[in-house]
Amino acid sequence: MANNYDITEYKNPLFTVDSVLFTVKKGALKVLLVKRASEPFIGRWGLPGGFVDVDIDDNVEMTALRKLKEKTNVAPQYLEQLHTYSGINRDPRGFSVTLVYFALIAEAQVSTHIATVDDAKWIDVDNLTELPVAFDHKFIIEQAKARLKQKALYSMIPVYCLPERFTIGQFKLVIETILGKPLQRKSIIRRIEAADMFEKLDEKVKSGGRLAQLYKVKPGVDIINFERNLSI
Amino acid sequence: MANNYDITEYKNPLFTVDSVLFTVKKGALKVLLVKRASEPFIGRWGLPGGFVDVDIDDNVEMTALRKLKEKTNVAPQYLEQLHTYSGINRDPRGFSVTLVYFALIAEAQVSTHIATVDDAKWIDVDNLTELPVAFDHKFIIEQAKARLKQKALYSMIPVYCLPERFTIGQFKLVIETILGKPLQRKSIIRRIEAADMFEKLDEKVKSGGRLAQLYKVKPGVDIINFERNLSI
DNA sequence: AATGTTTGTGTCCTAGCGACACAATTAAGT
DNA sequence: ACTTAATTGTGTCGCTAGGACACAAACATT
Repeated sequence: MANNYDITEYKNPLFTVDSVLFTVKKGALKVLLVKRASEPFIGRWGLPGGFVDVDIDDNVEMTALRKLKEKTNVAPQYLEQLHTYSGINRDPRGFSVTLVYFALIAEAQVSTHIATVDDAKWIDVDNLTELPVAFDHKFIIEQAKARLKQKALYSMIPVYCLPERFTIGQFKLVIETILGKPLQRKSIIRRIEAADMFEKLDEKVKSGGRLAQLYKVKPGVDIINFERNLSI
Repeated sequence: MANNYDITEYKNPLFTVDSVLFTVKKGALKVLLVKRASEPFIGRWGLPGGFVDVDIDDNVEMTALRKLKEKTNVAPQYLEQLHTYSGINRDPRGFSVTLVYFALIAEAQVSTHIATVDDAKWIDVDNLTELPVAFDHKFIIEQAKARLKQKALYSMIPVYCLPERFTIGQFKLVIETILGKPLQRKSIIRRIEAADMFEKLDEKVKSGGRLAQLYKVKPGVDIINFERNLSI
């Protein structure tokens, strides 16, 4: 094996790609779980994901997107790597490595599709304790939730839980749901103006009181990070 | 394969673990590179790392630590996951996945060992352009550097580039080197007091002027994150 | 003793978030 | 039509923590 590496020489660990897909639905933070169709943990709920298909996937991000699309029919609006979990004990088949992505989507974009299948559903992240979940996925969801909370303090990514057109009130509610804490409208508005990521549409919508200005994310805009966190 | 999964069914991608180990040496940010002993890119410089040994490593963090220890003889003072890089084109052997860790160490802890071997050396991160580097490791180092800079704005992790006992002046220099920007002593001191992560030792050292107070990191202390960034 | 250098402290300025008051706008009820 | 409730949107004060800078303290060298 001077210059020709033999792949069978090493016991390659089991490598999978999973995703924690969040959304906010009716004032509650939800995570997408799917019913496992194969061993191990067949029949249990777990994170959407699976093995890389080197003939289809250009890279592991495409694996994550492909597996998510199988369940939701669409690509998430936000996707980033969370962490890689590994160990000899987390999978009965042996040493396993799971790269976990962290994703956000608007509930409206997937609601019809999710409703038609019975092997995928939104679970309230605060009602997760009693549900039997495969592998260490419950722990992973907790870590993803912590990351989401942290990011909500200094970035605008919660907007990716909203549909294309949204109001400040909806945006505020999403952030409050993620943080589990009420916020000042003023603080949100200040950040929207400073970030310059959203544009006002020529339309307002009913909201129970004064009509609310509609916004959308400026096309092709970068996610900006603020230099201060919101107070915890 | 009802309940007995067959690992050979999937073409498992090549999975490796690499580390970007930084230190600050004489006012310059350095990264540890090793001369590759095997194909591909034999003889070129690259990041320390390699394959998981499922018989030795409990998890992939141990793989990273084991590979780093082979080169430096010690464990780094700080270690976290950076990112996973993957693709069909980044390794001539085929689809590959590399989990990259991001690590910090005090130069003094490894200087003697590094000096004795000729297949590992500290490279100035700003002199990296001309050196031929294996795979996409140059790009990875840039991303690791960006992460280090970002973290230096809101955390105390630069202290892990320092020996056990250090002065505020040394700490200030490390942060300035990472950020490439001068700082106010006062800002550092304020943060040291607020974080309460360091303790004053009963000793001062010469520094060219007034004796400098020695500090050390409190044992078992958590890394605290500040709610505001230093200005960029 | 004078000078230079680095450490350490005190203080003002400023940016941005929290809190709150209040005006503007709409729907619903009378 | 008027009143009330609800929500959106604006103005402003206070607070916190970093930036800037002055200056005192302590040590070495001359």
